[in-house]
Amino acid sequence: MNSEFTIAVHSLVLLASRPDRMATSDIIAHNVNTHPSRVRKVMSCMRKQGYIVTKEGIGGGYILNCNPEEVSLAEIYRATSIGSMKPSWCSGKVDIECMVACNMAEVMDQIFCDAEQQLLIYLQQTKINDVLERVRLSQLQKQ
Amino acid sequence: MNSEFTIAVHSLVLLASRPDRMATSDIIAHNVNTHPSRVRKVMSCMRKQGYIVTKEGIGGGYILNCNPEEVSLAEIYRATSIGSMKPSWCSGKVDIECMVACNMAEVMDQIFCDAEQQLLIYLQQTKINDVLERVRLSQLQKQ
DNA sequence: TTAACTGTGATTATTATACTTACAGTAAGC
DNA sequence: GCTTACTGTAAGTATAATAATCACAGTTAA
Repeated sequence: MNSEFTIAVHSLVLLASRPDRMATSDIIAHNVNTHPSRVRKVMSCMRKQGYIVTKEGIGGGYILNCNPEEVSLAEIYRATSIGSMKPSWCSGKVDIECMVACNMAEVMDQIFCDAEQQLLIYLQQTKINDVLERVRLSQLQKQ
Repeated sequence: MNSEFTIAVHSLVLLASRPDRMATSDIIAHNVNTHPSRVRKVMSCMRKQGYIVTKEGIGGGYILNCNPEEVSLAEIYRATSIGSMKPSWCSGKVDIECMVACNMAEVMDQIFCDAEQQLLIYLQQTKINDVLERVRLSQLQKQ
């Protein structure tokens, strides 16, 4: 699984947790523990999907533009990581005189693709707000 | 997803497809399109799980030791790739004074772990023999 | 006009992955 | 018992994927 998914989810949860539902890439990056530029890249994708709006210039940043109770992790996965289930490496070779060797890549591809669809069904269940709730629960259990 | 899973599945399917259900690491490696040493590493793991037996020395190799109609991809995944769903990179930092930052890794971990369990349920459906059948089907469709 | 922000491409550093080598251990066949 | 063809496994190298960083143009509030 792609870690941009993690960054996207973390960022949206963070925004959802803030009273003004807003933060700069610096704030998010520090919270996520990565580079602001990487956050901006991921957030740019979130903006294109409409989950946030951005405000450029001084006093700007990223503002949540969706209902965190409605947006599921499946949507975030689709936006950031679709296709990442399948490993880049694949077995076999088309020009080998063997049924297994020259068809395996195609067959495995289909299996990974189907597996990803199943994953999406599972991710559908969990909304941004559920993640925030889990974070709260996790926090409570530590005290 | 770990590509050792692909190698393991491919190798077992190849063995299942052969009349004597046997092949050397050289034969498998050529078919899979990788190095014999890599095949041996993966097959060593398959042997430990009992899916194959190995015969060392001259005339030796790997011999299928299971019913390909019974062994599912879930078992192969468990043997080769468990935990690979979760990306190695994780967000947040425990020592930050923010509920989201210091609990997100734990929460995402749980989500990835649950997702992997779902994946296993899906992979349970497909047996080694089903993959071989799909390969045969794929071959037929080309002609 | 300046300062604080985003957007994005390019570069570098780091890590993960795959390949290769090396060699010890094993067993069949002469 | 020696040779040859095999596996088992560790170690090293090469390559690819990922993450971090830099650079700078564009935007907007004060």
